Amino acid sequence: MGLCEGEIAPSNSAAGHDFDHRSIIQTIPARRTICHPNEWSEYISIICSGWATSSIALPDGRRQILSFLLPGDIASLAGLFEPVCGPLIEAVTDVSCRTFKRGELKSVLLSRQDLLEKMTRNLLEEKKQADELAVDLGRRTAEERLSRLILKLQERLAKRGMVRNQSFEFPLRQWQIADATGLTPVHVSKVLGELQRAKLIEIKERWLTILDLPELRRVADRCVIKVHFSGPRTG
Amino acid sequence: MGLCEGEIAPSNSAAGHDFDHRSIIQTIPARRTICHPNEWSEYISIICSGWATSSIALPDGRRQILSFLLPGDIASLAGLFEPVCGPLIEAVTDVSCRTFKRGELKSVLLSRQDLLEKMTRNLLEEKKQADELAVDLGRRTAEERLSRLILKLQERLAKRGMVRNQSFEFPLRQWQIADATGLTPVHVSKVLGELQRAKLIEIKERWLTILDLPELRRVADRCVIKVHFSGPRTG
DNA sequence: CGGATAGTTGAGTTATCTCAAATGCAGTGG
DNA sequence: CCACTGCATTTGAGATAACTCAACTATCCG
Repeated sequence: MGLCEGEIAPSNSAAGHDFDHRSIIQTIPARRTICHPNEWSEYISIICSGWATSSIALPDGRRQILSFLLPGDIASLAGLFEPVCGPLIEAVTDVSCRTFKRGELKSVLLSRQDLLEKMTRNLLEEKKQADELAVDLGRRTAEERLSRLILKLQERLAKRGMVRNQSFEFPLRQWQIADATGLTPVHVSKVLGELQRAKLIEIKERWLTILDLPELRRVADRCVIKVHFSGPRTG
Repeated sequence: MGLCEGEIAPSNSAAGHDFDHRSIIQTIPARRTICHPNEWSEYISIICSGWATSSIALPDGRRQILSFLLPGDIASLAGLFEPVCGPLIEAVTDVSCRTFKRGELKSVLLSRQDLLEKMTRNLLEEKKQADELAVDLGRRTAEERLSRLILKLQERLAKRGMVRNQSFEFPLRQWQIADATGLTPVHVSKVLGELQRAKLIEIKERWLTILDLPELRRVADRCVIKVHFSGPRTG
């Protein structure tokens, strides 16, 4: 069983080997809530197909999307130890997911060192992503945030074999992009428009194509002192 | 051994029971780097006294502080499985910390189910904090961010018995506060000034006092409307 | 004393937001 | 099949939170 992003084939037989029989496949229509925050739940889900969001909503309507969940991703590892999952999980598209009983999943994990280590690495990776998000939101411009979002999605989808010719399905609404980048839908529209007019990307019929990868990367890292180097470097 | 924030007494004998003898106490002067990002290191440290920061720096000088490390905190759990710790760890004040060999710490952890679970919970808590930071940076105003930073520090210090009468030592420079809140030092100065003129807090001689906790909470959660006060105006 | 580091304050700038109107598009029901 | 309603998106104009720059003061420390 792979708990690391991209390791799990997004098919139905994906998530578990030794305890598939203890899981249920569920289907959730687009825009529906998958998991309420601070609500008691016995279950933990892994996305098998479709996109979902994990977000935190403030009482006055503001909200921040913490991550987009793609096939193979676990909806809230946080739910493993606590009966409440913390963030709000919602389906972007129609989503199918495999659902496990919390207690069972936990005991299987705790009994197998290798799985446990995988889960820990997974959690560490999530933490790293969260840290990067904080940098994006705290210190990067709208252009950078949007370019980076696109590039990251592209990478993650590529790992799953869901990108062809720099094109991939892109079901996000602009208000969702806004909530993910800490911007306003209006501003997202403007900046996305600029990126398209500059021929860096194209968005059409819910598909996104990266037209100029190197340039998009430059915009995404407006800081990079263009080092073109000839070998692997680390510092 | 307590891996959860606040569980560890901030004394020297704090961090380990069964393997204290395998650790070294280190002292780092203020402003010095404790752990370089992306640099190979055999060691993992737990803060025993003093404050430190965990941050990510962009090549062009922008930086985002991800968290302040207080006595009892682990400097980068991420370092447990990877030889590089990711963020940059720096001492704010003089810091003393207990340092373990990565491999040894890891093997002890993996061999004891209870410790492992504690560590996992700890990691989940860190993730939760990171998520909240993202909400702050993405969706909250400067006033909110600063009030919340102060309140969170107060809570964490209180758990450690380091708060008396709503007062605690506050060694942070305004540029550090700026890097933690995604703001500019100049703007931090202005907003902090307002909070003080409004008698919500007082900062003097590296000590911070919360003068009006309920009101500060309200500002931190902007659920509430502007309160009129008759003191000096702020513009 | 002189030089570095911090903090404050004011003036002007800018990135991003708010509001609003216009367009498109997709699904519904008559 | 069409009118209708509800979402999404685009675009413009004006407002504002936060930024930059710069000058001034205070503090620390050798």
